[in-house]
Amino acid sequence: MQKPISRRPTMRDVADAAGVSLKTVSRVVNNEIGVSQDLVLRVDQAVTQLRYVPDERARTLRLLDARPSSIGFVMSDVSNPFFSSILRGLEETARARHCLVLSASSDNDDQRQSELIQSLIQRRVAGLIVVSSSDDLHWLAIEDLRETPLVFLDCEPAEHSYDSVRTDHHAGAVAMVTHLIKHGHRHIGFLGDDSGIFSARLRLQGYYDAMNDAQLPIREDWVRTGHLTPQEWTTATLKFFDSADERPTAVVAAQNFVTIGTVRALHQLGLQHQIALVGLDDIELGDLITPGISVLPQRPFELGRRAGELLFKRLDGARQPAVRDLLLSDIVARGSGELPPSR
Amino acid sequence: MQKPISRRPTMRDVADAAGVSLKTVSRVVNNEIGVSQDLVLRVDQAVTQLRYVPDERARTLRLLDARPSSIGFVMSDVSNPFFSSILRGLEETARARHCLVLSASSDNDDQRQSELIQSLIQRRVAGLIVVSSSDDLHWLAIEDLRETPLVFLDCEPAEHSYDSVRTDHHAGAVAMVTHLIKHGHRHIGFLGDDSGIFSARLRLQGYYDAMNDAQLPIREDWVRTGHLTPQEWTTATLKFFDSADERPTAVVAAQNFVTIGTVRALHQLGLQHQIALVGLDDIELGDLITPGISVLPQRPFELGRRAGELLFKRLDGARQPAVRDLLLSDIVARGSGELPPSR
DNA sequence: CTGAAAGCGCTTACAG
DNA sequence: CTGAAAGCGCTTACAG
Repeated sequence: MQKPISRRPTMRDVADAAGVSLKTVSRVVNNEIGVSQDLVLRVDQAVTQLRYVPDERARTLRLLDARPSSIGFVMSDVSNPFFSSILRGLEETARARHCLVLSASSDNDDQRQSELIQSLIQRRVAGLIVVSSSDDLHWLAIEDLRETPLVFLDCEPAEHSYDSVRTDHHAGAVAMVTHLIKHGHRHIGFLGDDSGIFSARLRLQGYYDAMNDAQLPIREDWVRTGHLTPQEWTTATLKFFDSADERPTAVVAAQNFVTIGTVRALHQLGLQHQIALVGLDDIELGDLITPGISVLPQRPFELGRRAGELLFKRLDGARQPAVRDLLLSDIVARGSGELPPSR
Repeated sequence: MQKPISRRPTMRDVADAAGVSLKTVSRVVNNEIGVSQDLVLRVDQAVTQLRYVPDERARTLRLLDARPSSIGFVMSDVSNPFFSSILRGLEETARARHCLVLSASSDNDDQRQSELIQSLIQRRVAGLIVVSSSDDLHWLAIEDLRETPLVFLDCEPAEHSYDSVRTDHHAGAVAMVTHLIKHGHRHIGFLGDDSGIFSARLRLQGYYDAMNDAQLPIREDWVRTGHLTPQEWTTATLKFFDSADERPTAVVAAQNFVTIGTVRALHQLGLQHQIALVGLDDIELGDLITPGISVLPQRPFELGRRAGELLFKRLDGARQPAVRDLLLSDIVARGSGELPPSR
C-alpha cells in the first residue's frame, strides 16, 4: 500500500524498509550496543534513504533519564545588547550539551513574564533562567515549576531559594558615586530604571548609601528614574539638565540605554565637558566620543555562562544549597567620569 | 494509593480529582464547547488545585491541525545587535500567535548550521528562518525539512525556491560608493566580510560595479575582506591604513563590526578627518563621534518582522510562489562620508 | 452532554 | 542479539 510521500517517515517506516523490528531501529538510532553489524548497516541505509529524523517530542515523552534537550530564558528585551550577550553565553553552555535555548522578551511586564514562563513549562523545558521583572514570586508561576530547576539572572526576588547570578549592583553604584566624589564632586545626580526592577533598586540604594556615607546632600530633583526607551531617555535627560537651575555637577547613568540617552542630551546642550558622567554597563564606541565615556562594565556573556553552568549542575542532580554568585568589575576611566566640578 | 507528590500531574490525575473522564478534562482544558457548567467548574478547580499544566509535546503528537507552537531561527551570532534586533522582530510576530522562538548561533560555520537545523527539525518546529552561512543547500539539510516551511533571511542560496527577505545589498553598496564619488573621491577602498557569505558577496559586487561604472581604478590592496571579530577588524584596518603608502581617500565599511573597527583604527592613527567613511548598518552613538559616522542603515527589526509574517503565511497554508522581499534605506549623512578627498 | 477505546511516535520492561 | 507488548500524556474517532 502506497503511503503519501509528504508524510514524515517514522521509526515504523524505517523498520519496514530495513526489514527489522521497531525496537532494532530504536537501538541503532540511539547508538545502543549489541546490534549485529548487518542490521546496523541495513537500518542506517533505510534512515539515510528515507531521510528519517527522530521525533524529539515522542522520544522524551516516555524517556525516563532524559538528558536536557532544551532550556528556557526569559528576559526583558533581546534587542538590548546586554541581554543578547547573556543569551549568547547561555547558548554556548547549552551547546556543549546539545541543548537548545527557547528565549523570549517580557518587556518588564509581569503579566507577560508569567505567560512566558507558563508557555515554557508547557513545552517541558528542562530548566529555566529568568531575569525577573518582578519581586513577586506569584508572577513567576513558581508553583507550576515543580521539579524544574530555575536560576535567577541579575535579580533575586524576595524569599526565594534558587540559584542566582548577578552583578553586584549595590557595590557598583557605590563605586561609581565614590569615583565622582574622588574627582571633587558633591552635587551628584542619579538617572536609572524604575526601581520596581530589582537591579535598578539596588543601584539606587547604592547611590543613596554612598551619598549619605559621604554626608553629601541628596536632592530628589537630581534623581530621575523611570521605565523608558533610549529615545525617551534623551528627552527626559534634556529636560533634566535644562530645567534645573541648580544642576548637579555629575551624574550616574545606571543602565546602558540611560547612558546613551544622557550622553546625547549632554552633547545637544553642549554640556559634555561641564557635567561629569559615569555609566553602568559598557557602551559601544564610548571610547571614541569626546570626552570618552567612563563606565563600570558588566560582563553579560559571563553572566549567561555562569547561569547556564549553575542550571546544568542542578540538572545533573546537584543537591547543594542555593548559590548566589556576584560579579563586579572595575571602573574604566575614559574622561567623562574624571571631569572636575564646573562650579 | 499515594502517588509521589513530586510527579507532575497529568490529565488523568485531574480527571480522577474531578471525578470525570479524561476526555472531559481535555474538553475543558481546550475550551471546547458543550461541557456542562457543573463539570467545567469541577475540572477547573482540580486544575488549579493540582496546578496542572498540559504537556505540549503530548498534545502536538497526536494533534492534526495543530497551530504552530514554536519556530526556529538560525543566525550567525545573537550577540551582534543586527541579529538580536531581527530576533526581536521575529519574536513579536510569533508572540501574536502564541508561538515561541528557538534560536541559535552558527558562527557562520556550515557544519554547525547544519547540526542546528537538524536539531530544530528533531524538535519539530513548525517552520524555520535561516540566515545561511552558506550557499550550498546541502548544509541546510533541505531534504530533511519535508513539509516544514523555510524563509531565508538576508540571504538567497542558489537555486532555492523559498521565501526570502533581505536588504538590497548590491544597491546599497552602489549607493555608498556613489555617495563617496559625489563628494569627489576617486580612490575608494572596501572593507567587509568574507565573500563566502551571501550578503557580503553582493556588497563587494556592488562596490566593483559602481567603481567600474564610474571608470575608477580598483586596486586589490584597497579591498580587504575576511571573517573577523570586531577586535580583529581594528588590527586589520590599522594595518590597512598604515601600510598603504598610496592610501584610498575614502572607504566603504560593509558591516557594523567592520565600521566600528575601522573608525577605531582611523582615530588611533589620527586620520578620522582625512579619510572619508560610509558604513553599512547603523551603529550606536555614531552621531556623537567627530566626525559623525555616515551610514546606510539596515532595518533589522523590520527584516525579522517580515520574515516572520512570510513564514506564518505559509503555515496558514498560503500556496503562492516564493516571495523575494527587498529592503533599502537612504544614506544618513553625518560627516564622515562627506569629507572631501585629502589629496 | 459524556466517555471508553485506539492511536500519535517513541521508550521501557520483559521474553526468547 | 532481537522483538512483541505495554505505556508516556495527550487527541481523535466513535458510541451512547
